[in-house]
Amino acid sequence: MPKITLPDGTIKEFPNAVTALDVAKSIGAGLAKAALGCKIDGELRDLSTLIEKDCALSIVTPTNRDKSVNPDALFLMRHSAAHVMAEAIQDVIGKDVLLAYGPSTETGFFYDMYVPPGKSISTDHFAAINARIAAIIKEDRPFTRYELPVPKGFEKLENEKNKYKLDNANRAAQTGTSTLSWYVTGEPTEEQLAGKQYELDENDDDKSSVDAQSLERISAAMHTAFGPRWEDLCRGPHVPKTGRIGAACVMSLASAYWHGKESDDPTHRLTRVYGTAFASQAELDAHLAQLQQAKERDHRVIGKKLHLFHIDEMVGQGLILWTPKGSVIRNELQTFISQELVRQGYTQVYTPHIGKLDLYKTSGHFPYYKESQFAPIIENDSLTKVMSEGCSCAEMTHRLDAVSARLQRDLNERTQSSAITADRVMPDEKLLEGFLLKPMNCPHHAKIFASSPHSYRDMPARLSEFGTVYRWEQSGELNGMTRVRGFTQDDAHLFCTPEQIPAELLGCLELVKIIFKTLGMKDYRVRVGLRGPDSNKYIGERANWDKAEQACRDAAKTLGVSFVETPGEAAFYGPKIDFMVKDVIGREWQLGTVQVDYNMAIRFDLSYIGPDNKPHRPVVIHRAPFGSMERFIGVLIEHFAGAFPTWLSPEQVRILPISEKTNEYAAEVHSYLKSQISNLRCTVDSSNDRIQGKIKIAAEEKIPYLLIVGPRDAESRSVSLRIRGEEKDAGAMPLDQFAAKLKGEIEGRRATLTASPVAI
RNA sequence: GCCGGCGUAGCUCAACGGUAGAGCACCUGUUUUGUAAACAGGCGGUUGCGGGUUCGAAUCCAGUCGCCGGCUCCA
Repeated sequence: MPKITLPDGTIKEFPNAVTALDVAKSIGAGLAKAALGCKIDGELRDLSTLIEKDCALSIVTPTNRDKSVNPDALFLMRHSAAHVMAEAIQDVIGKDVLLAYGPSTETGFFYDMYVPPGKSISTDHFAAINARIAAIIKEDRPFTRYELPVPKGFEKLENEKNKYKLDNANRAAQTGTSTLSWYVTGEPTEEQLAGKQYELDENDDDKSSVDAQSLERISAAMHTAFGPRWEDLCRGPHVPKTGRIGAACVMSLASAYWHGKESDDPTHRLTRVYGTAFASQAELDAHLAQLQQAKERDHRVIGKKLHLFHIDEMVGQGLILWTPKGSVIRNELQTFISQELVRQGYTQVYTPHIGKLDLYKTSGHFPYYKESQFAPIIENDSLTKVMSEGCSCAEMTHRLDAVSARLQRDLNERTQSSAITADRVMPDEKLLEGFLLKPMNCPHHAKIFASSPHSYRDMPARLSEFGTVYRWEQSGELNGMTRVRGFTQDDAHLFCTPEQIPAELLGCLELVKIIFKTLGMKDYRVRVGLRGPDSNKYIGERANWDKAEQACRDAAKTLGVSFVETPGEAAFYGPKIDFMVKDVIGREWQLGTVQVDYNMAIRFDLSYIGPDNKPHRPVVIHRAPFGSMERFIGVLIEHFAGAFPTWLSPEQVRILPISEKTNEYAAEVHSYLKSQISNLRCTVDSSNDRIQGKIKIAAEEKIPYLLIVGPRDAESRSVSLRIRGEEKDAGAMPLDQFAAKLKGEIEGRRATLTASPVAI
C-alpha cells in the first residue's frame, strides 16, 4: 500500500504497487500524456518504474508549469537520443561499430564508439545518420528495460565480445548491484530476455554503399531478422518511446581515449560522436541558430574583423601580436588595475624574460614542467664545448637537468626532504648551465624580495608586474587568445607573515570582484583547488597545506557567490582559488587566480625579521586577477561581442561630416573634444562616401558614438548623435553637453553607453 | 602530442581534372550628399609549402606547415 507524496504536498495512497505512469494517469490524462519519466525521492527514473514503497514522486514533463524547459526532461530525451543515434550509426556504418559510453551532456549528448579498421565515420555520413535517427523517432518504438542477474548478464556480454560494455558492466557490478539492465528500443524478444545474442546478416555496411536504397534494405533486414528492435546495456532511465524524443541530430565528430587515458593501443582510441536533442524541431532549430550566432561572436572571428590582434605563422603558433587597436584595450585594462594596485599598497617591479636554469631548479619548476616549457637556451661557448666533446643528446639533457652538490644540499636541508635525489647531482665541471624563457614570474620576484632585508613592520611586500611568460603548450591545445604560448600575467607576489594571509587573500579577491563588476561580467564560477588524494605531485608539509587550504576556503566564503571545492586542482606548491568563465562555444577557461604557497619561501630561503629579532619564513600569495591579459581579452571580446564600453573602445567617437562642406566644422568638433577629454580616441571620416556609407562602415567597427555634422549642426554648434546599438538618429545635442557627458562616461568606466540627448 | 576535418586575393567565398573568378577592402576619377554602402575605372594570385600521378592538378595521392573540433595536458 504505497503512500506517494506529490510535489504539491498531496499524498496519494494505492492498494497495490503502481507504476509512475499509473500515478500520472490518476492525476490526469493530460499529465500522463505529457510524462517522459519520473523522479522518485529525487532520483530520475523510467515512467514504467514500479513503485512498491512510500516515496516522494514527481512526474517529469518537457516543460514545467511556468513553461520553462525542464532540464530533467532534456536529460531523458538526450540520453534516449544517444541510443537512437548509436542504432542509426550501426545501421549506416556497420554492426561491427562497438559502442562504449554515451552520456548526456550540458548541451546534448555523445556516444564513444570503436570503429574497426577500414571503416570510419565522417561528416559525409551525417545526412544518412540523421535520416535514420528521424526514421527511428517516427517509428515510435518503446524503450523497454529488462534486467538479467549479474552472472547471466556477464555471460551475454562475453558472447557479444564488446570489451567496452563488459567494462561498463564491471563498473556497475562493483557498485554491488545484483542485476544488469538493458534497454531495448522496441519490444525485447524471448532470446534477448534469455540473454542470447542475436545475429544479423550484414554484408551491406560498406560506407560507399550507403544511400537511400541500401538504408531501406538495412532497415528491412532489421525487421525481418528480429523486428524493429535494438538494445544497449544501460542503467537508464529513458523516455517511454522514441517518438517522445522531439528532435535529434548528429552534430560533430571528435576522438577520445577509452577511460580518458592516452594509449598506443588502437582499441583505446574511440570516435566520439556528438549529437543533441530537443523537445521540438523548433527548439532544435533555435539551438542551431544560436550556435551559428555564437560562431560570429567568437573572439577569433571578431578579432580578425576588428583587427584587435594578429597571429602570424611566421612569428609562431600561439604567439599573439597586439595590433594598435587591441593594444588600446590591453593598455586601458592595465591602467585600470594599476590604479587599484596603488590603492592596495602594491609596488611595481620589472624582471627580464629569461633566467638561469638554477633559478628554476631551486623553485622546482625545472625539470618538473619540462614538457611544457620552451627548451633551455644554452649560450654559444658552452654549446661549442659540449659538441666538441662529442656529447650525446641524452647526455646533454642529463647534464642540463643535473644540479650541483651545493644546490642539492641547500634545498634538501631547507625543505627537510629529498627534494633533489642523489642521481641528479653532478660535479660542477660537468654541469651544463642554460637559461630558461621564463614560465613563471615568481622566482624572479622571490629574488627581488631576497635582495634586501625585511622587517615584520614592512610586511607584506607586494611586488607586482605585468610579466610575460612562455609555456610550450601542446599544438593541439592552442586556441586564439585563450590558449597561447606566450602571455602576460597581471602578476603579483605578496610576501606575508602567516597572520597576514587571510586579510591579503581578501584583498586579492576584492580585485577580482572589482574587475568583474566594472566589466559587467556576472557569469563566472569560483573553484577552490585542493590537493588530490595520495598524489605525489605536491611538495611541502602537510600541516602547511592544511592551513593554506583552510585559508582559501575561508576567503572564498566571503565572496558571496557559491564555489566548489575541487580536489586535485591545486598547484604543486599550494591550493588556489580560481575564477572560471565560459567562451561562446561553452568551453571553460580559468581567468583570475589566487594561490597560497608555503613552499617558495623555503626553497629560496626567504625570511623577515620578526619582533623577536629572529628570522621568520614568509608565506607567499601568487595572484593574477585577470589571469592572462591575452586570455582575458579573448574572453572579453566575446563577452562584449566586440562592442566595448566607451572607456575600452579602440575608437570612442567618430565624426562624420555630411559633405566636404562641413569638413571644417568636423575638424573643429574634433579638436574641441580632444581639448576637453584627455587621450580621447576620436577620428573624422572625411572620405568621399555619402553619410549612409560612413555610418555603415562605422557601425560595423562598433564605435560607441557617431557624431553626424552638417550645416545645421555647424550653425547651432551642436552634433547629431548616433549611439551604437540604437540604429537610428538619436537627435541633436549641444557640443559642450556631449563632451561633458562623454567625459563622465569614460572617466567613470561605465559598462554601458550613457551619453544620450534624451537623458539631458 | 593523439584522432577527425579544413587551407583559393588583405577579408568573405566561388570554380572541384581542362584558360583561377566575385563582392568588400585598397588606389584614381566623377558625385557634394542628413542617418546601415552613390557611380565608373584600376591594382591585387607560383591556389599554405615542397614532392608525386596525369597530355593537363586549386581539384587526385603521400608528406610537411598551419588552422578548426575533440581528447589529453595546463605552474
